[in-house]
Parts: sequence; C-alpha cells; structure tokens
Amino acid sequence: MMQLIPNLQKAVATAVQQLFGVETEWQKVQINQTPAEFTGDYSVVVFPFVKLAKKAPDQVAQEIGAYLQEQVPEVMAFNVIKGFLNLEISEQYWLQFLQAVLNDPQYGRQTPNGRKVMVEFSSPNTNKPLHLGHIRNILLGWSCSQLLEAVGYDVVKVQIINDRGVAICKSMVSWLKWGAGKTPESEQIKSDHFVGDYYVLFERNSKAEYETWQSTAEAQEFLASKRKPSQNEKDFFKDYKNAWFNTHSQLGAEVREMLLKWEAHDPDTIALWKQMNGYVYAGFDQTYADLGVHFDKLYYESDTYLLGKDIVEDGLKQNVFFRKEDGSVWVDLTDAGFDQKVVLRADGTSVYITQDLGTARMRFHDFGCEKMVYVVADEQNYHFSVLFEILKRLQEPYAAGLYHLSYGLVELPTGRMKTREGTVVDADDLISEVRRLALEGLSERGDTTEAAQLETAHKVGMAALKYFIIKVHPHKKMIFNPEESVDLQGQTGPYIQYSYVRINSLMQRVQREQIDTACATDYTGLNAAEKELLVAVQDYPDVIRQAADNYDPSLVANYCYNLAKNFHRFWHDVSIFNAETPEARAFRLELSRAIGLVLKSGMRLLGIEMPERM
RNA sequence: GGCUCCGUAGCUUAAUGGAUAGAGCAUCUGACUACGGAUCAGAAGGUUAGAGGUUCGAGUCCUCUCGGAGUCACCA
Repeated sequence: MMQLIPNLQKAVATAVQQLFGVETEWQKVQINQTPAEFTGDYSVVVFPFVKLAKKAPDQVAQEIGAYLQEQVPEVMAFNVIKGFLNLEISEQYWLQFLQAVLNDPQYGRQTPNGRKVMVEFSSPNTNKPLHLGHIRNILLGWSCSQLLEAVGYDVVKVQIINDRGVAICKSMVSWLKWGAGKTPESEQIKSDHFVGDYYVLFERNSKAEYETWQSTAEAQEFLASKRKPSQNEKDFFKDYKNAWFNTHSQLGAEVREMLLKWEAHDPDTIALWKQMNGYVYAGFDQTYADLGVHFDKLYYESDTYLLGKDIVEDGLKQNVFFRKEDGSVWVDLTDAGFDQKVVLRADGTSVYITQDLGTARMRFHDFGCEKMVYVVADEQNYHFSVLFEILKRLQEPYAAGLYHLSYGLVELPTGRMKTREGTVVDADDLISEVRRLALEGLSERGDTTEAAQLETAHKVGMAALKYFIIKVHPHKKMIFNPEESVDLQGQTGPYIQYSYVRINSLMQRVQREQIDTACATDYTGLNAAEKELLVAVQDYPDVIRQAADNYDPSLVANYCYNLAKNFHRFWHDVSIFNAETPEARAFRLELSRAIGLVLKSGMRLLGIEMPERM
C-alpha cells in the first residue's frame, strides 16, 4: 500500500533542508486535509519553517510547493493562500489507491506485532443482572480490544467476576428465607433476574427491619447520644445504616453467618452459592450474547481474594512497604501526591488493593502481557493511580504498560441511577426495547422471512443503542436519554447502516446485471465529492491508530458517521448507475464498494454489525 | 479543604495548536414516476463558563476565578 502522507512529509522535510538548509524531523511536518472551500486535497502547514527560512510565509509556501510539484509525482499542482500550501494530488494516484484498498482485505489494520495486551472489562457482581452502566463498560472494553487487535496486538479479553462477599450472601439468605424451592424455571424468569429479585427482596425487608428498629427505645438512645448537632433524625439514621446492619440487624447477622460459613467451606453453603451463581452466569451469558461480546478468560474473585500476600512480602523486603507496631503493612506514597495506604490489615488479611496487586502479578504469569488495560468507571481513578504507583515501585515488569480506561458514569435525564429508587435501567429490558422499535421500522423492501427480519431488527436496534453510547468520549459522563438512544435518524448507528445497505443494494445490482467494473481505472475527471470520499478512505488507517493510541473508540464512531454522511450526499448529488460514461459508472461503483468495506470494518471495531438490507 | 475529570447552540455532541468552531435532535422551509426518503438541501440557533498569559495562530497549552461531578475507608 502506498504511503502518500508519510511520503509528502518526508518530501517537505527534504525540501526545507535543501531550500533553507535546515534539518527538520519529517514526522513533525503537519499535513491536513484541505477544507472544502479551497482547491486542493492536502495542505502543508508551513508556518513552522517561516522563522527558519527567514522569509515571508507565502514565499516559503511557494518554494516548497514548487519543489514538491517537481519532485513528487503524486503532486500535480499547488496553490498558496494566506500562508497555507494546498496540494492537488494526481488523478492517477487516486485511481491506483482505490484499487489498492479494494485488493487489501485487511485495509486499515496493521500486521501483528507479536505483543500481548490484556483488557479487563465488565467485571460484574453476581447478585443482580447487568444494567446500563455495564453496557457502557462492555462496549468500551470490547471496542478497545478490537482497536488494539487492529493495530497488531494479540489481545486477551478478561473479566473478573465478583462472585463472593456480602452481596451474593444477601441473595442467598433471601432465597433461603422467602424463596426456597423456587427456581427460574418455576417462576418463568431469566435466571440472573431471578437472583436479582431476591437481592431486591432482601434489601426491602432489611429496610423494613431498620425502620421498625428506629422506633425502639434502644434506637432512640443511639440517636440521642450519637447524633451530630447538624443532623436531624432522618439524616442520622441514613448515615447509621451500615453500622446498624453490622451490629443490630437480624438479617445482617444471618448474612455474616452465611459469609463465615462460606469462608469455612461449609458444603451446603458452597452448594447454594454455586447454584445461585450458576443462575446468574446463565443469565449473563445470554446478555453477553445479545451484546455480541465474549471473553478469553474469566477470573473469579473467589479465587483471587486471598492473593497478594507474597507481593506484600516482596514490598517489605524492598522497603517499598513498612510495618506499623500493630502489625499492619502500609505504603507511603505522599511524595507522589497520594496518601499512606494500608496493604495488609493487622490481622494479616487482605484489603481490596492487595487483591488487585496479587491479581496483576498472577495475570502477568498467566499470559505475559506487556500491557494491561482496566476498563473501570472514573469513581475509581484514585484507586488505580495508587495501584499503578505501587506496582511501579515494586518494579513489576509490566508496570509501564498499565492503563486505566476510565469512563464517566451514565446518568439519566432525571439524574443518577439509583437502585433504591428503582431508576436503574436494566440491560435486557433496554435490548428488547431497541429490538422492538427497530422491528417496527423495517421497510417493505427489506427481508421477507420472519427470522431474517428478527435478525435485522436485532442488528439495527443494537446499532442504535451501541452507537449512542460509544460515540461519546469515554471521559465524559453521559446523559442517557432512552428516547434518543433508539432514534434511527440523524447521527445514529442505523444512519450509518443505511448507507451500507444502499451500497449493498448497488452491489447486488452489479451482480444481477453482470456489470464489469474493470474500466474504473480508465476514469478521468474526478469531481470534488469523489475526491472527498477518497481522502476520507485514505484517512481510515490513521483513525484506527489514533483511536487505539488514545483508547478512544469515539474517534472511529465519528469517523464512520462522517464517511456515511459524505456518501449519502454523494449518492444524492451524483448518478452512480446512470453515470455519464461506463468508466464513471465503474469507478463510482468501485468507490462505493470501498466505502462499504471501510464502513463495515469500522463499525465492526465498535462491535456493530451491518445488515444487508433493512 | 487536597487531588482528578468535565464545562462548546435550547438539548446531545465534534474539532493531531491551523483557514469562517462542524454535526445531530428539536423548530421552520423545500426535494422522489431517478441507484432504497431510516436520505438530501436550506433557514434559524455560538462572547467555546469568565479573566489573564504563551504563540505567527488557542475551544485545544499555562495560571487564576466560577460552576458541576468523582474521590480522599484496615468497603469493594
């Protein structure tokens, strides 16, 4: 594949060297697409050379332009406006470029580089079904994995499943007390929702127990003695809830007992735990399948929660950690702008970060990845800063390749989602809703069989949902408007799919009418719309590289939209089948085909599939 | 209070330090006996939160201020 842009950059650097006698790094030469209102395809920014050349910007641009026109065969003409050097690329180049794209099934992707990266995403708790927040996480993790793969990495996709602890014990206690004997089958309910319902039931009953307790003499005594002057009764009991659950609650006692039995490997408890988690996993599998994602390796917290002790020993030996009189182990990160942090309790048990230290090391031993990406919401920014800093100080071999892909929380127009207020948007509900709406919108020109219609509706609905979420830069918190997320018009996934469907429809006609497109290379008279599309196609590999470098799929999402938009306009303004000449027709068909390939490839990086008709 | 992230049109958002800040939604007006109208074109909508600074050039980089969010547990 020809490398036009790097060639131009190098040629400019050589020109500057020869004309003005100054060395410049060719990678730093800036070449942009020429805005539509000027003639030209690419523009060289010459301002950085003005000082070096000691000449006026226009003069510098003129000289470099003349040099390029002379030395670079692809540069057909140039013009200079207000210090910008606009280059026109030869038609011949563009025609060859188009053929090269069509002959490269991997266009835009880089060859494998033999380097391994791990991406962790999703990582749910097992006490309730997946929700909208997980969806953003999963889409980011998945498309990031695809992007890294596209730039050559060998990617290992993992999640750590938080399958132990208080949360799942609540569901277990709840089911034993109020649901024993019932199963997802008997209740005709998706199995992860079955477990989630018992969790919700537990919380409801626990709340009732707390409210009853609040009116007892004992509770009123606590209120009187522990309330801060600034608190009213309601605020006090809100803040006191956790403490109450751990000290006075009957249900709380049952949960703690369950947790202790689990830790003691009590057979009945383990069996129940496995049963409940099994329900949840079956449900998750369905949701993951609907979302079109999968993992290469699952880690379970029940296997990893005790890890990290050896790393603590190492840290003590290396004097990265220190022990206090009570026996607890700490790390002092104050010189890096963080605080002191416990890594091992006085009783020798792990804390959260200890697990993560141990898990990181275990993963490195498992796969030897030089990079590890954690897709976790930005609530945990501080945690990951600290985690990475510690691993760096321990001189773990993978420490330089750690990255926290932090993303903003998903909020509703009404504010943050809250379990207690029942405003959490369930993943499965959302998926079936977008499918339903997409099914309603299918045209009579689309599929004829019901199975095909359902499949297309799935693709279109998921495209709407996924695109709505992935187009926003990860760092930004996002407002999820359910109505807009199922929109099929405007800057949406279905809009991009529709451009692909149009192209597909052209290709089918080419097939049907046995049109020979070989004469595309004889086309002359490229118009502005065609060139704009070619420039965009040429930009694709760079977009992937940038998106991967920045762990930012939204760049690809916006690129695909722009390309689709340009194509829709092209379709509207220019006759493809009824083109002026057979060469023009062949060329436009080939150009359309290339755009279809790029769109399909780009959307695939976002986890979005293209329908053949819709 | 310390640290981190965010602030662009009524709403949702885009813009490797480059030319007149670009879209979509909503509003209004147009375009199919034409390759698929889930489309296209046009109108209207902006002091890029504010003030300084660096630069030939700043939405973008630096400083301060204001507003919002998160975090600062021997929870996970």
